[in-house]
Amino acid sequence: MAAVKSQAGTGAMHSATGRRNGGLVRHCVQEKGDIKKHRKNSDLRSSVGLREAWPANLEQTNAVLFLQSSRVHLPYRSPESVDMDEIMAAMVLTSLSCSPVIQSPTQRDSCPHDPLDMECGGGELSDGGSSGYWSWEQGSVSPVPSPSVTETDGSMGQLGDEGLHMEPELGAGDELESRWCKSSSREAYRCLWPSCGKVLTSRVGMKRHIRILHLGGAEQTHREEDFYYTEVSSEEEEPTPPSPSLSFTSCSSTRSQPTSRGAPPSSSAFSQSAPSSVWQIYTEHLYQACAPNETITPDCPSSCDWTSAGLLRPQIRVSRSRSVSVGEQWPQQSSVPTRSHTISTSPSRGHCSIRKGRGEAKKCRKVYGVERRDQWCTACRWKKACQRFPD
DNA sequence: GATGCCGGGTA
DNA sequence: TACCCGGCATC
Repeated sequence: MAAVKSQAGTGAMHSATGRRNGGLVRHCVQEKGDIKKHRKNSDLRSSVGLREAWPANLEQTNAVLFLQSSRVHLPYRSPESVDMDEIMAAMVLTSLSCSPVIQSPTQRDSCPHDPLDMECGGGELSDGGSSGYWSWEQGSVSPVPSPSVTETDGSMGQLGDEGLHMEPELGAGDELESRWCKSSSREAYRCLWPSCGKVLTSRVGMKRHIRILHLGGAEQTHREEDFYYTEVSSEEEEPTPPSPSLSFTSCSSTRSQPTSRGAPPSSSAFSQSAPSSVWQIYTEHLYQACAPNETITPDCPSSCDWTSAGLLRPQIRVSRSRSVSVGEQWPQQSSVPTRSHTISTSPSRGHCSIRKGRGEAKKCRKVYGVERRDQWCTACRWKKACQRFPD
């Protein structure tokens, strides 16, 4: 511990002025520099994951589609037309890569209800009746289901799966667009059929789901299924720190962690919306918090990207919720959001300090005792909120 | 009384 | 900015 502490060094020490609110804000700003490299790495990783891992799969898929399409159409097209197809495909891909969200007119027309309006209430994308299907809470974390997982798990032939079937009615271009939409904006489609609420990551899958399960599978109902699903954007957009619905992940959550989504938050917006891993890095530096034995590094498995992080989030969450009695614990997301929440409310609280009750976690004073005060975390030594054993 | 920590002060 | 501490709330 001492070694760790010394490693942390005063050089890593950061502002810890008493004004918690301002201090935290300043932390966010100051830490931006320190975490810059971490974020850079993380962003690089994530961006690589998104731009290389997914596109790699997509490219493969698209290549397959194109090949399939070419096989089908070759007999009817001249080499020039094929080249034109390639050029057009390249142009489409280029344009799609530049536009974050592409929605077909059909989708817009078929979505009389604003997904946000529908979901903002509870944030639940799927209700209890849709158990068995993945869902997430937009209000807290956005465990975006990984299209790369669902699309490559070889379950394309199964009925009622994640909607990865090839839609015969749709052309390769449409499918291409659909896939690109999924990959770029992480869109999902929710079944609006009463008491269904199923959420699929594929439009064609949703159509099939509606057509087969709700419309009786009649082919003449083609296009009618468009009226029974809505597009739900699963953008990896983290709730803003002051958000009352924020369950964790702050300045988290990101610290959190294992939290992170959509386009990684911009540096200027580094806050709770930041990837939890980034947030963790941030909190690790709070008051020169000493590094615990257990670390959740921002480094994800090689296959980890923002999407996979979303899938892993629940697991990480569990690991983070280990008992404080262990003696050491990283600042938990729950604690940080509390602070950020305080920030958001501080302007109106006036002189009434909202002091949270004494936490159950042992603090440095209890753990090390007054006689070993030198082993306390900096915050405890300064009589600040303990950063080593946060509540 | 012990503890946690906010708010303010000091160098 | 780092550090310290009075004072208050809580246990």
